[in-house]
Amino acid sequence: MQERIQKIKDQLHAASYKLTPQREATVIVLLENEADHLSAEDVYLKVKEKAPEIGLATVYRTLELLAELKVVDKINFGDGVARFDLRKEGAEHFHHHLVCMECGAVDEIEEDLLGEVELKVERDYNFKIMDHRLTFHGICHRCQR
Amino acid sequence: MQERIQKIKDQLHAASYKLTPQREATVIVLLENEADHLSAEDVYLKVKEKAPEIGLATVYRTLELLAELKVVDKINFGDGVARFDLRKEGAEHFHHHLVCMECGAVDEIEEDLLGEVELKVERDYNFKIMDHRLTFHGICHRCQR
DNA sequence: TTCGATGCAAACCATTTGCATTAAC
DNA sequence: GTTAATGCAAATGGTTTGCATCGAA
Repeated sequence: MQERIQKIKDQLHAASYKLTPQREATVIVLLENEADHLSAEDVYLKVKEKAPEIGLATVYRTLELLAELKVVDKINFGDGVARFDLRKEGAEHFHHHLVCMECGAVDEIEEDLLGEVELKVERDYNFKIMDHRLTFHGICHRCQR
Repeated sequence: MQERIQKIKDQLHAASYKLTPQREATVIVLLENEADHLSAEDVYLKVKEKAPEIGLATVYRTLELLAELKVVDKINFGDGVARFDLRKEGAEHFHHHLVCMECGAVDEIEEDLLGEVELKVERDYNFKIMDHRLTFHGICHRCQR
């Protein structure tokens, strides 16, 4: 974990930002909840447990900053709240999501399933793809009975 | 156009809702702007041209109703506003979008590119897919110089 | 007449912003 | 010491809701 924090610190410095205690606390919460898709409010509450003096605005600003640096991805599953997802080590593509319509769980697909599809889109539509968002809505394996 | 309105009217009746003048005006605006991805506010302004007495809340309620009946799809490109997209005649899948990061244009991909990908996801992740959302972010053919 | 639908205004709630204070190099 | 970062509270803006009124079967 230390080296991931160090790496993020380097990224911040490279863009001439500092890793303040508040930012570090936010990053730690994200690392500790890597499997989840926390909203800004969720992050705020968890950060507050360790650093009670932090303000909600700071969390918003930090998350926006991290999104700008591509440390996290900001996603929106249509429920009116933005969620933040730590980008995996070295992953340059956005991962896909499986949203369960029954229990609300959000699982991730790590592998990139869109390689061929993207080639086709770039060719057929003359569109230069920089990023993608793919979400499946359905019933997760746990809810299938 | 008449028969599309009639069809929507039938869908409403089947769910025991009425096609009121306000709802009809809203549907007409959607049909007339099928290529666009209007926000609720956009729809409201256009409906107001023909039916100036309509209220914004009614437009919101109508759009929500149409989304519930799967006449329109509610989409979110991450800019804090929901957009509404008429579902094509008989299309049971959600179509894909190309969002240009330069000019903001949103183009559509009618064909379903995810057939094989979905088979793989259902098999490998044991997830029953009901719907999907796929958006590519990049540079559209018009902005490529 | 009855119940859903409408319009208006107020309420909501996630997110952003202004500003005075604080802290890092 | 200078400049960025923070915390608080107020502002913003899209969306929802309460409620009295209206309208169609």
